[in-house]
Amino acid sequence: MAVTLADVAARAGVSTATVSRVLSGNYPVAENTRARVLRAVADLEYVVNGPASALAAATSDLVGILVNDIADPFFGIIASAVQSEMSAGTGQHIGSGTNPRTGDSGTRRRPGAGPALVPAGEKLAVVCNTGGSPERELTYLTLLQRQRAAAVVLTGGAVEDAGHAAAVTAALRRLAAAGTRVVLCGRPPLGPEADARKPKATAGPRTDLEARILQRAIRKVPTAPSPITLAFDNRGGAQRLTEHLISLGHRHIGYIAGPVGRTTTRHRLEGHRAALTAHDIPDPAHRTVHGAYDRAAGYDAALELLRRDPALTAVIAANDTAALGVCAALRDRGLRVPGDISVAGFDDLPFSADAAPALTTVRLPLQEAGARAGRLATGRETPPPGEIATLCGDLMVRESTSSPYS
Amino acid sequence: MAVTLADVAARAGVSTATVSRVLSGNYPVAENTRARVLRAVADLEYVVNGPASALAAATSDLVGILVNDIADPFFGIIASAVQSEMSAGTGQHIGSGTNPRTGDSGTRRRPGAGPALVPAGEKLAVVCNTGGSPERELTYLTLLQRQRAAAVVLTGGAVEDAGHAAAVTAALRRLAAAGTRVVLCGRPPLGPEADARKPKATAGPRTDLEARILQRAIRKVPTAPSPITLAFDNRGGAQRLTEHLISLGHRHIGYIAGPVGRTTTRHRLEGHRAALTAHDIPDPAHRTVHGAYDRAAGYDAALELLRRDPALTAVIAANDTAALGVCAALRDRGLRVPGDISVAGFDDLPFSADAAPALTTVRLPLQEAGARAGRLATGRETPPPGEIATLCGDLMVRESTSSPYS
DNA sequence: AAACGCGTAGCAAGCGCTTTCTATCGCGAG
DNA sequence: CTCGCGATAGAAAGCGCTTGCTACGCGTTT
Repeated sequence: MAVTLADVAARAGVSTATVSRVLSGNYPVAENTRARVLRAVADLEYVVNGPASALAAATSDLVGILVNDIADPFFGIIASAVQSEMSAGTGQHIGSGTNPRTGDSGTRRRPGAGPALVPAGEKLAVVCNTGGSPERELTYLTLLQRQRAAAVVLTGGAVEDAGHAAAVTAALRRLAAAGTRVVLCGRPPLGPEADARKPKATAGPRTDLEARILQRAIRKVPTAPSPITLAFDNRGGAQRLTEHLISLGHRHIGYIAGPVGRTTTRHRLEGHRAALTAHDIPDPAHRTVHGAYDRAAGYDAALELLRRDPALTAVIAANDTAALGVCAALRDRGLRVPGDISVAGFDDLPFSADAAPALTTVRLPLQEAGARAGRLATGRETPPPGEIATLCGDLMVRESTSSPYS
Repeated sequence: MAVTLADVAARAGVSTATVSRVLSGNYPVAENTRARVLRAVADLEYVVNGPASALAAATSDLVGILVNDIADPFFGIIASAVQSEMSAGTGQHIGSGTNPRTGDSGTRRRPGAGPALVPAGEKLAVVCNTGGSPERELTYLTLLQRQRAAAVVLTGGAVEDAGHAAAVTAALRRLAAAGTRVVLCGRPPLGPEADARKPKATAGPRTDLEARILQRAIRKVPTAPSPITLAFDNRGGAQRLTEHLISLGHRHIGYIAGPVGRTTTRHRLEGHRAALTAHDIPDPAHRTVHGAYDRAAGYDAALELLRRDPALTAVIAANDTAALGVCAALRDRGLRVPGDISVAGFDDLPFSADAAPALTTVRLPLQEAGARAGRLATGRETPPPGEIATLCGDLMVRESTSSPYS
């Protein structure tokens, strides 16, 4: 039914090997042979059979991007940056081959010229939405391994649960062992592998001897490339943000943390507390509330904070979206921002700059991180030393924060 | 290097055929054989080789979802609804088989029990971000065809360009011919295929005879299943929205249309104009401005409209996001909403209900559409009669609109 | 003039799975 | 006691592509 390589070969009067080589462009083919083949391909509207070629070549052009919430621009920006890097390819075109003779770079893509003209080697970058669910995360990881994905990019904070962390680590190790490049983008580095190596291991090693053996075994694995990590400096960003408020004179700062049990939430909270501690400002538990990363959560949390401590002069939200909810809540309460209460967000999503008032926040290099992750995933950029890079956030001071005395 | 079926078979002391059957669960296997196989699978951390199985079975579990803007919640909501329907599967579990004897439905997924426990037949729903670019849309379509995707869901408005429309139609036809289910979700039905059949055809038929022959050829194709379409009634929704404003007494209504050359933009604009015409309200061109679907565009467009016609009493935005930008602009200009000017959006995204003031808008059944598209894509729901269903929007009257006289 | 190298193209052996067809076993029916 | 049938399991033939190796034709080199 479907058109196969053999059909194309027959029509062009060559062998399947030749057609294959024309399409993958990794072997010299005479110019007019190539032309005949390409004509046949176009005439028959031939499209490579991905599974077959993946099987034979033991490679695939699928790249998976896992995100926690597909509707959140935070992930959208990262994902789309990753995707852009995919198509940026190597500038290779069909049939350009390695033929050192013809300076000609082969047939270029003519618009509407047919289906096969997507350059060989073009990656299929796809995003998988875990919705923040650990199970779905694992399911996707397995599904991607099943597809023998070329690379997997995990974005955003991780769930902090020993069992899940171990499962993810194991899944990533398997993926890496299968030759899939793994990149963590905006996600903290994996913990030590330890006993995550064999999910079956009933428990950790019971004796020192066992432990040492295990340790050695781990070290021995030659290609245990710990995934490349591009982490955000959430802790530092939060700390600088809080320090900014402190420097303005705020002492009663409400903090709306993200969902519990996520690394991002913990890190930002730690940074916030570090700043308070450094300035000898007490931080009673009632000034911290947890909530989701959405506007409604910010709205509700702001009301709750106000109820708990009417003396609040500033509120820091888990992210910009929640911060907007906070502003809405305050407005509804008749409070002015920043006149009565200062508000700050995190991430610096596009809308933050042009909200009313423009949000003070911490700008995370989402675009840059995504782009680097994309290049790392395609092997087009060399990994940072130690396989880990930390991207810092910039404090963006805008109109939503001011001195509490004014 | 990688673990193969044969390895598992060897360890379980059975043939590869048996392992395959246990994993796909479509053939009776004795209970203890099955158990042995599953143990071996778990011990070896075996994960099916997707490409190989796709090749052999001539099926794939990849489902592509094309969206125009991954960062826009409009698409996020649809995409995540589609994805949810994928995992909802058939309730089939590994090894449940068709064995009519054991009522037992086989091994269930134990948390952390290993990688292979993703049920066979589970689809890998992935979203592809076209960024609104026609080329990327086509590239993705080809890439998905290459992967022999089980289904493809196209979401959101289409670009209105004859050439591109023809190319997409051709691509979808090829996809359908290859057995991929195609679903249009929130996208208008394809135009007539006409001369899109052969991209190579230099031009349309030049004589009546030719035309008739072509026509017949088209009709003859037996399995030319026009893609299943779930369209939104953008025209009707816009019309009702405008009528709502008219009924409140507005006569000078500014309209911020979406990007030019998109079906969604045109349909909504048509509905708006139909309402005006029906009420004999003139619609000078200067009251319509085009812009992107984002907040900044709404902000700028609002200012532009105000400049062009200070007598405006209401503004309708291309969507809710833009409407928020409009509100911000008006606020910055010192105008109250809806006191001085009414504002309305479109889509009813989650944040709209809790904006300040809550936005009057047209609620599109995004979730429902996505879910249906998902079921349609997996063949779990029977297509609507005529392969087309139109989903209507509900007018949500909230606080951002009021009578201009108040 | 024979040997060699280079540029091309074809042969054919898989890649790891699915599935049809066949073989085997146990057992009640004839 | 033998035949047939239902329930299982295995053998083996592909699925469509990639690629190492071989083959061939020519222009060079010794």
